[in-house]
Amino acid sequence: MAQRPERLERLVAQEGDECCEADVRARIDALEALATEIPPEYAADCDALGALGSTTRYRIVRLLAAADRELCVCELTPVVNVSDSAISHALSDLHDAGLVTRYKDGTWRYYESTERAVALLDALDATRGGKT
Amino acid sequence: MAQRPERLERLVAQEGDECCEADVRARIDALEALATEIPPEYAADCDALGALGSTTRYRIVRLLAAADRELCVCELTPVVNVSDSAISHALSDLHDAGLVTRYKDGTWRYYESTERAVALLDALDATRGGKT
DNA sequence: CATCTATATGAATGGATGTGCATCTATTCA
DNA sequence: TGAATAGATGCACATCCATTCATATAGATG
Repeated sequence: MAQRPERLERLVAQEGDECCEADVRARIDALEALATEIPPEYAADCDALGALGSTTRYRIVRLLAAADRELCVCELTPVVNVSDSAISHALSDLHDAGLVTRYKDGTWRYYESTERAVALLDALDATRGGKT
Repeated sequence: MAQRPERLERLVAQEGDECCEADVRARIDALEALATEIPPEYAADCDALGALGSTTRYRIVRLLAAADRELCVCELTPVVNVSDSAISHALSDLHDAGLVTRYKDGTWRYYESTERAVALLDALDATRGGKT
């Protein structure tokens, strides 16, 4: 699987005073073991991160999380300054990414932020301005 | 600031049996108050989320976080299957987004995941498969 | 100084993404 | 049933993004 270990060979050789083929092999194995820790649902993770990483969608989720209750689309429209269509698209994307839930009440449609969305926002809030 | 409150007016009117101008006004004020809770560093937040939301960068950060130590670029190259240049660009983006730190040792360059990066990954891990 | 090597950087390109417009669906109400 | 309304959806367009290739920089080594 490992593709271009030449540089890594030199690094390993440089680290330990002694070095042999086995050391390089062991290092590569260790790195590949790390790769197996990447969760299989990584695509869903990236979708969630990417969805929240756009200003409009971030703003919407912030509002929903701050409200701590479901909000109607018509409550978001006056505060988020893009077209109704853009908001609808954004909400649809957020729903697909698992960051909001929705339900219908007559012609009104209500949205609420999910635990996952709140957890991500909390992580950001908790690490603001940190350097490490 | 609120832009098209017509729909919201009707919603408020429909909710309470009685409704007056003041009710609508109060509702809009409450929504705008929510908007003020959006942190001023929201652009940095979106940068971090967007940076982590791409497969290549997500994989790199996962590896760094799982390693729980600094990794040399030449240790990432064999496991992440894109060109050296792409990895370098990715690491640069991650650094700009505050998700990795780096330092130089001779010609080798080492990267490590930041608390912010780990916090985001933890948030994802903690909420996997959740519906709300 | 010349050369080699690890990584960074700039330019180019194909593909994804966000938005608005127009249109469509579903629901209410008369 | 017909009109009105909340919201969703397809399309078009402009912009952004991820990757690669070619080249540059910086440190090591002779």
